[in-house]
Amino acid sequence: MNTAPQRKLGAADISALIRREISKGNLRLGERLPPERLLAETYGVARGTVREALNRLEKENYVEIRAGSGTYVIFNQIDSVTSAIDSANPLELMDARFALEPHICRLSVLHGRRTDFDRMELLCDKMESSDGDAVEFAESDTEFHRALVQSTRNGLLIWILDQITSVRSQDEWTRMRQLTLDDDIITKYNAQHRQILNAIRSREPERAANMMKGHLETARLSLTRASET
Amino acid sequence: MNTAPQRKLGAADISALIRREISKGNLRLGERLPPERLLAETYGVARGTVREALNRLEKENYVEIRAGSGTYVIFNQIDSVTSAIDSANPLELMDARFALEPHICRLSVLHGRRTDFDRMELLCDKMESSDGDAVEFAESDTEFHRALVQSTRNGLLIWILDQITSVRSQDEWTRMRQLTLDDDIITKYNAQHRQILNAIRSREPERAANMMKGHLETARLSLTRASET
DNA sequence: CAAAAGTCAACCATTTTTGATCCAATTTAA
DNA sequence: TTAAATTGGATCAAAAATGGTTGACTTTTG
Repeated sequence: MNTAPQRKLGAADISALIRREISKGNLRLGERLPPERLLAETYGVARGTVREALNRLEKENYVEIRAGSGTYVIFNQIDSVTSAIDSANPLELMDARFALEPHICRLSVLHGRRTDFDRMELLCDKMESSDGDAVEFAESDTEFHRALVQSTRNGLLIWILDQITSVRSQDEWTRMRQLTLDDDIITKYNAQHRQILNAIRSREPERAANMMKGHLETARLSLTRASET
Repeated sequence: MNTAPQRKLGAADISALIRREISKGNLRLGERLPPERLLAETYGVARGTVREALNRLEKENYVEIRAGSGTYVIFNQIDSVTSAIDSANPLELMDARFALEPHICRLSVLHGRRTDFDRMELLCDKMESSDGDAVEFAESDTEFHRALVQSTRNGLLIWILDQITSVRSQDEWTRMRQLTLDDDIITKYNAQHRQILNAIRSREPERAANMMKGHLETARLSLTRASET
């Protein structure tokens, strides 16, 4: 829902943007926001809209508006979640996945049920029929890995993987992702997903974990190759 | 190559996609969704379908539709996040640590520096001199594992482990922890911490990972034993 | 085939945004 | 200290944006 092409921004959108600037730490406690007239210009919006947005933020206790002086940030709590996650780079992410997903395969063998594996099978079908559409493939791929962790029935692991996925869904990332996804890679991934699923279905934890390690190694290779070009 | 046989998206798919955006945090509480006409365009679907999807989301209390204004998120993901963490049980946590910490040992061998290991050595000394004081031991133990993950220089992993630690520091948990920490266990832990550190120092990733697995196995055993009594 | 679901286009009612103008409080500079 | 410049406060009618609704048509599905 980011960077919608031609969307008229409203007061709700402006306040959301400023709220995010504050929780990301770009606007810190005590700092003064640009004057309303300037904000209106930069967001391409009328001053009245900016005023409405700022009034909402004041009601939420994010800012304090002082007539004749300016609008000041009074919200203290920077969002440690987003700031820690935003600054993660692709290789850090790969290392985290290397830690988590092979063991998740083992746990899936222990706790997974038939319906979980059927769902993963469906997603494999979907990926194989995506036929070169990188976007569709990427979505199903994400869903596959999510279905995998869900089959462990471990709420903590599911939550952790969701957080990691939210990193991957950011703009810069998806662009880099599209770069690496040529037809050869997709074919390779499809085969690997099947191997992982089969190993889990036949209840072989170590083989499943090893297949996953191979899969992640492939992903890491295509990532480093893409970042070198 | 054939043109992609893109399966046409239905109302159920659209609502699922938007629900996903919300739970991923791309759409936060109070923010406004793009207008129906734009959503229809971006998903390549008729406006009626989008309306159907949005109506479902409204029935599920994910969004609120306001005529003439827009559609707004009313589902607070943050709440369900913290509840997901709060409801984690000790065994779920152990599985998560089993996934993460052995690989963290490998990464520590790769990225760790002399000063990191010296700091861990200090914490080992502190634990060994805690001399039966379970509280003091537990604090140093937590610090040791944090120093370990910090030596990987991976901000994402550090953040994940911090989240997990925040689970452990809750009341019920500390109580259970004290139960399991008799003198024998502490002695065993101390030896294992040393072994892990030595394996990392001598740059043997697999041995370090295996030592960590053994350590976690010990912890799991004492945990299950405690919960049986 | 028949029912269900999706598409398209047009119009309505409500709400928001706009742009212009003037006022009031505060800050800055002469 | 005073004057000028800057900044927020407020109003209002026209314009634009947005969801609500309907009806005829097409595609998908059982």
